Amino acid sequence: MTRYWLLKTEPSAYSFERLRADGTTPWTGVRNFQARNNMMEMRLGDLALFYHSGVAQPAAAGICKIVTTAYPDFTQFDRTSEYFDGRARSDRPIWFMVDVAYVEPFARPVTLARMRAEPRLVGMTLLRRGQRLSVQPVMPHEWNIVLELASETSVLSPDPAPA
DNA sequence: GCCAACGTTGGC
DNA sequence: GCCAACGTTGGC
Repeated sequence: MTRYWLLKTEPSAYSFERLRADGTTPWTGVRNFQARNNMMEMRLGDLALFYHSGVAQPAAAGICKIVTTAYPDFTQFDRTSEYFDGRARSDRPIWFMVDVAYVEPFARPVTLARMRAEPRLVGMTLLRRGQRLSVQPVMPHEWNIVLELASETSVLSPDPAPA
């Protein structure tokens, strides 16, 4: 059974547009145990919301897919990486990652503000006060609601201004 | 094992 | 830039 997730990233570090260009990418750099544990729960074919944080309008930009199960994040062994972790050994890795693949963009990005305004999304992990977790589970009903918001036409979520 | 200090996240 | 939330570190 497909399960659903949310992957948070600052677009300046890695954006959904970049994933569209790359096709797939290893989700490196997760350095939080709860987020890591969530990745270790992922199965092939699970789907995820690709969420942009740290921008003026934080929003889910589209959908990506989990295309590997968890395996050791190579950046923990790379002294030149900002994600290097000297405690890790190759036979005893600490950090894991999955590969994700681009699936499709939302016709209309679903902003954090829009999700907060949706009563049926009360309780969604992303909306819980102070929740910073970068890899989160999404309940199936929450997933369906977000996709519904992504396709709606409404004065509450006008088209983004042209670039 | 406790907990204060500290660093990071991330919305606003 | 501010600051609340919260995870991690390290002294004891």
